[in-house]
Amino acid sequence: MTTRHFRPDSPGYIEQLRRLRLRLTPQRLVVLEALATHGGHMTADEILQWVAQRYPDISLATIYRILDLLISAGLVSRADLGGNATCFELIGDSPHHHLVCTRCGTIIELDGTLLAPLRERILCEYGFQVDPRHLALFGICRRCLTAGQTRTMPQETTHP
Amino acid sequence: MTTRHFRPDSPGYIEQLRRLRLRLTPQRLVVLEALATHGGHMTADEILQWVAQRYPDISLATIYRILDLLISAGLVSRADLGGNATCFELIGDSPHHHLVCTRCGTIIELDGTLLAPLRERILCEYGFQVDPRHLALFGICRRCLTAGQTRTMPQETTHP
DNA sequence: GTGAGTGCAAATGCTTTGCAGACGT
DNA sequence: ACGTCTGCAAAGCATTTGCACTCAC
Repeated sequence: MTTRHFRPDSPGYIEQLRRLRLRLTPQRLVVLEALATHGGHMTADEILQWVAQRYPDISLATIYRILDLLISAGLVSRADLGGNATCFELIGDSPHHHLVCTRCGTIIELDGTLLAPLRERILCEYGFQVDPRHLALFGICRRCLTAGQTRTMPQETTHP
Repeated sequence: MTTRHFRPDSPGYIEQLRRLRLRLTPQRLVVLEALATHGGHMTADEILQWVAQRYPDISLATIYRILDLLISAGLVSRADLGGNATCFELIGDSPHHHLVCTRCGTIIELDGTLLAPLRERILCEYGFQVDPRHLALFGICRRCLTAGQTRTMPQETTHP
């Protein structure tokens, strides 16, 4: 059980929006709720599907505008995980990165602390501050590695 | 353009194409030449601009088809460096990665060996084989770091 | 000669934008 | 009441695809 403020059931992001003087519209709240409920990364369209169940008239354009706003506010992060699907994610307490399998599309979450040494080294040697919330590593997942050992050239493959 | 025979100064990628039984069309050769001459990463449109000077009637669709082919052949790598520009690059001898500044768009090349320890660790702990040629790290470059220390929220900024 | 490769143009899919009306503060 | 936010539809942009023709082999 965590310590809460005066409103026991209001998530922290509502207070955060208030603090930034951003209007609490139902659309914004329901987008945040979608991201919070789902937990992981969602595409704009996935958010629309989820949201449409309780807020049918919401528009995809609005979703995009809200996501841009939330990213500027620092509540949401954007991640390009491959070519055709930009994903969005609520920034939570546990920073992590993504391992994207280029064969089957599986996305694995990677503990954020693993990257710390590399980040430090890049900061020292290049003066470049790597954003810990905006990273994807592409490659082949264990399953595809085992399945495709005999293969010489990358192919389109999808797991059932 | 007529059939080319073996030439002592022909780049390695021509032999590689032959080895894979892929046809050596002038379009393919000129796309490879563009990538080889330019050295770094190019967007499909940049390749078109370069190629159009000596091969005016080439189509952007063909560029994309050729790039897909070259990627499958392992001669070219694709890198999503930010949202609106997919870049392509000839795979050379010195593997490297990209540091993309989300403020000014600068792209810094990162020595490939820096990632080796992280790759090994991910392979051990997750069984995931990170593709060493397909990586971008996003963050803030030294210049923007120094220039924007007082800033609290990321903004659109472009260096001259 | 034959099948793969190409040019053209239209289609696609994701994202952004213009504008009039709606709504949170 | 004010200025912002939203819905709708249309535009934008990079990328893909269908089809007839061309060309490397």
